[in-house]
Amino acid sequence: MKIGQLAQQTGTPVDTIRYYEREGLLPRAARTEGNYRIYDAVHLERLAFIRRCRSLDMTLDEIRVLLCFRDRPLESCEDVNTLLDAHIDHVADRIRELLQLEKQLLTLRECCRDGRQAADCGILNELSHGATEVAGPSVSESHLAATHAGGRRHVIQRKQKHGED
Amino acid sequence: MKIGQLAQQTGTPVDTIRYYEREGLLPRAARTEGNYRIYDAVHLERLAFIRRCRSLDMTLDEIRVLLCFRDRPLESCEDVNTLLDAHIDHVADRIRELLQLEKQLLTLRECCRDGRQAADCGILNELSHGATEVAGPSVSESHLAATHAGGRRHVIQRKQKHGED
DNA sequence: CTTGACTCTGGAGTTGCTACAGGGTTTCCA
DNA sequence: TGGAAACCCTGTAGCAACTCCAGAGTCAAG
Repeated sequence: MKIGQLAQQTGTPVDTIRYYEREGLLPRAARTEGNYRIYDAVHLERLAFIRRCRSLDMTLDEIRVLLCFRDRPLESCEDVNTLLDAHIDHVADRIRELLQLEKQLLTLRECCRDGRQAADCGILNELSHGATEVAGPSVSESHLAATHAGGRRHVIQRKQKHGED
Repeated sequence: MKIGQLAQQTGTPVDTIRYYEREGLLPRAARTEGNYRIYDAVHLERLAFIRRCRSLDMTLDEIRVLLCFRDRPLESCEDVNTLLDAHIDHVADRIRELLQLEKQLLTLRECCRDGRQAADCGILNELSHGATEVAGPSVSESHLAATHAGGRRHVIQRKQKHGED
């Protein structure tokens, strides 16, 4: 089948499939005379696997590792368990952070119930003189990601680091 | 004061301060003879404000709006409230998603309690033939971001979209 | 006068895509 | 047979919020 069909069958955008190929998650597809990629059931399975992992919010690097195990069925799968445990920890950490964050935001929101002048806005004042810590090793330290992103549908990711010494 | 001191006092990396200037969140700093940036208390306050907002996981665009209100103290702050409410919704949505995700991951983890050969690994098999839906409008739809990111310390963000029709 | 700490600019890299532009191929229908 | 629509190709740039680097200049101390 051609890339469009594969895309449809797995619910993956065409661009994304080509991207996975570039990234080495999918093997280079064979080509027709006219230079179109052609795929078979093996590709389809592999892509479905990848997508299932992505829907569980794994990174491409994590998925690479899992694919590696799939390709070597005789090795122990202990590391699969380890990887998954780590991933679960990340998610749990992030949940904890966000709950914390939600609490802070709700507290902040309480500062200004009714519409006033900005000068008297409890929220702006609070943010200006902050009971909320200014910087600290606050948000993350733990490998996790943020709250919202630009586009419409299906947003999943972003990153930031932060140096200190 | 110079940029290094400002950095230290606010717990912000130097590069980030310069980045905020480029982005227009901080005004262009005055310069010394030797072309070093110099800052005063006003800059410090503004940067602290920005960092407090960032620690609440707001985007730079959201912060831009808040700064705007800070700079026009006579206008109504209603929109501040609205913005914060929207932000709170984003966070709440993301929490819901992650809890859902955590449940799925724990279920998956149950599939393989002990170390076996990868061929018999319940997790790999489950991911291969998935009770977890393959694609679907699963993860987000709602403006939010993901679970973990590459670097060491202080990770905050990432993004992804997903086209369908 | 040298060393080292600090600063400058500009550009590339991060993640996982998405969205073109500018072209070629296939297929269908009149 | 011919022409348009629908599909495919490559390559490049963009997103968010930084981070990191190279190559250079500045400044204070010894």
